[in-house]
Amino acid sequence: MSTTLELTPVTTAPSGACCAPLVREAADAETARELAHLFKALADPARVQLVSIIAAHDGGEACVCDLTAPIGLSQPTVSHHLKILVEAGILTRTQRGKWAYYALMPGALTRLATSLTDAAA
Amino acid sequence: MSTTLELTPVTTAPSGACCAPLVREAADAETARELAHLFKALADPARVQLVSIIAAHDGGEACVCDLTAPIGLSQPTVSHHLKILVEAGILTRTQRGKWAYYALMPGALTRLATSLTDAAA
DNA sequence: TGGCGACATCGAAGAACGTCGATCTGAGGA
DNA sequence: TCCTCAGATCGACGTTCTTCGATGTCGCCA
Repeated sequence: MSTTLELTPVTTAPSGACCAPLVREAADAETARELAHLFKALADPARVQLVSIIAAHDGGEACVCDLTAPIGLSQPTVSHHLKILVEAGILTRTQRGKWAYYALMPGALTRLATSLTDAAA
Repeated sequence: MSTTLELTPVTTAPSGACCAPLVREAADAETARELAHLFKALADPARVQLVSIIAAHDGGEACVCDLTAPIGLSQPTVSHHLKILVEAGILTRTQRGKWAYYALMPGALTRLATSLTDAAA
């Protein structure tokens, strides 16, 4: 996924009389959609906690049984949140025997952070 | 707002028989709530585009009349999204004469990016 | 092979969100 | 003073999200 905020100049010149005549559209609609999808995956306290706990966990991975108790939600709900994070490319899922281990997708959060600092620059 | 992912060790030791006995809770519930609130502010394509356009605009600020056209949404909807971004501390609003100018809150996105890289470390 | 334990999936209920048209407010100009 | 224009607020509607209990699936162990 190449979701960096590239500055693509667009010549959208509406008949605006107030401010600047030209609008440089920083992120096109498709890029914005992808970025928003990533942010939406982190837009829930439970999912932020999940990511944090997994990141701080020994070996950088954790199984669901480690996650339900500190979050304080039911097992189906935690599974649901984990699925969202995996589908967003933030976590990875590995089945080992009876248990499913979740870990951070390497570079995913860093890449998202880069998008933010690019926009702020 | 001090929403950095500090690693606060918590002795939540459930009777887990599968993996690690102790869970280091990285982000406590309150920090997770604050971070999720920030991410939720960016969890919509329209708001990501608004931030991008404002950041790329001349002078780093733009009035609403510059924003409705490229976003393709009605003026009340754009106002609504801008309000969410201001309340999240991502944008600032300045009334100058007849027009309202929106700009990036300095350091807001950078601080959010730091939270992400902290979690990934 | 039968049972158990870990986890995913399903379906439903309630809350939250995004969007719009209509309307209100407040500043500038004639 | 009255009109116009930029923008905010209001009320409503449809969609999406969060959460749960119930149930399904799959691997392990006796």
